[in-house]
Amino acid sequence: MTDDLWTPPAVLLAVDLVILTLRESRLHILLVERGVEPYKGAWALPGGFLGHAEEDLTAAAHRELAEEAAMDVESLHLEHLNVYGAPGRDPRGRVVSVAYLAIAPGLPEPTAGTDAAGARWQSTDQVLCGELELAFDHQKIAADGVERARAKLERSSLATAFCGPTFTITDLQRVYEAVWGISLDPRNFYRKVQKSGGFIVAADADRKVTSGRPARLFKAGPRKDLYPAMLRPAQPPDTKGPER
Amino acid sequence: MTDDLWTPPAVLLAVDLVILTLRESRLHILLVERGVEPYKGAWALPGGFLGHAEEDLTAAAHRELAEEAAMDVESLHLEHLNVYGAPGRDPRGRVVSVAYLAIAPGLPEPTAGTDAAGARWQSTDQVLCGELELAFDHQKIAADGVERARAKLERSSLATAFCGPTFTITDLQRVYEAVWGISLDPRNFYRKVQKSGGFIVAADADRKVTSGRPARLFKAGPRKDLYPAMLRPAQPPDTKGPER
DNA sequence: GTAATAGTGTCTATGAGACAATATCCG
DNA sequence: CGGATATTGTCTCATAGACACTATTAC
Repeated sequence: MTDDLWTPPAVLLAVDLVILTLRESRLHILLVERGVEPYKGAWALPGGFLGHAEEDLTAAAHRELAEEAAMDVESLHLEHLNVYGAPGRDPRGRVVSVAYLAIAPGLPEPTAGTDAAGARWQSTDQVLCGELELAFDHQKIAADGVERARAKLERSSLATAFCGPTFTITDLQRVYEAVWGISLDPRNFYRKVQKSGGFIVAADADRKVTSGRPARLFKAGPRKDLYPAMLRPAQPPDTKGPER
Repeated sequence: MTDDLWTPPAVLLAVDLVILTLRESRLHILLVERGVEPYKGAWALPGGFLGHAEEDLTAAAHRELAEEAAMDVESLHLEHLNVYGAPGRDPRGRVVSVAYLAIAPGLPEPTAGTDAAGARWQSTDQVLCGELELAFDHQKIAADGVERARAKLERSSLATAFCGPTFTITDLQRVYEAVWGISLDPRNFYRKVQKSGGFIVAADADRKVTSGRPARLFKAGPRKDLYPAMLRPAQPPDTKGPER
């Protein structure tokens, strides 16, 4: 620890945001186009430095979201994702960045704010496969955020938040398929969802009109932590071979 | 983001360490007795401020470990745990702390170093139940670390690291029981461990002498990520009731 | 009727856990 | 031999997934 005379060095602290939403049945991430150096013109996660020394980290995150993407979502729940502090990750000097994750449905179209040349929703596929390169180490941060989101669908009722107030079981299945990037058997999904106690409960609304048999409507149930969990199909690692 | 004229505020960055080991079949955590204010005389996690602005976070963690507990374990693998940055968590001002977790067997007895009045291994039970109070928000950090360790045993081969170069299946079972704080059926554990491909492999050493039938010896296998996983017995949440 | 989607039933394979039974050491 | 621990076997139950089948709408 430090003694009373020596003064510890201060460090530049930044926040970076992985904001995920569902658009047209595909998972999208919020990106901003950098308006200043370094990486001017490149796409990056929204984020920036702490505004003042006493600012709460999540407050800074909300402020940056409003400033850079004109997205003033007071209620957005931010979850700590990780810390990225390797020396050299930012050409301006030592910057330690705390990354936050938010996942929400129906987020508005972003517009470029101060210091940002642009802002848009981008399909996560293009980011994860490296087709679109991001500034700094933001690709790694984005990948960590998507993996966290996928894991959250397994054990929390988060998926219902992506549907309207009432939804069919097929609607819910589309959410899982979009985030996990796989397709699921509708019949098994149907029973699995219903067996997870308190996940969804019947709604008394009218049935949904479609081109086939109208589906029952449900709404989110009281339980936030799913039991049993909705586990992704296990993918056995390469047959028997050693790993690392 | 910031423009070129404005200078972002700097923040005091600290690291805190949750160091876990197994002693006498019980999980223990490394604590130091604070030698300076605030919380002088109280027990706390080892940790402290960054030494200089370019110091790597894990380097700072290792340095604090050496300084405060005279524990110079070069090879100790530190894993990021979480960030604790609430304003007011430290009476000296705004301090953002990055917590790291290390889990290792056979760590040496600590001795008090600079700035620490004492250092010792403490059973995690007394810390988790609040019997021993820690400085700052360190109880919360410690609890997060223990839970992370428990989860790691499920999907990684970490447990073998707590045994010697060769070990019996019962030895391995003791590790799981100590960290999880429960007891397991030896016969089911036996088969489960062997079915997780690459987890353990037979060693050709002599059998262990005990008061009963000598046990076969094994050594750690090549696989680091277990498949299938060694899941803890699921504890169904309170029967059917809503949650939160 | 057909097309399309919703919902149910059933079969099988697998894994977890309870626990009986056997094996192999010590004395 | 008896006591102790290791190792194997067997049974039962729960769950996941494949997939046949029925139900209900629009046209």
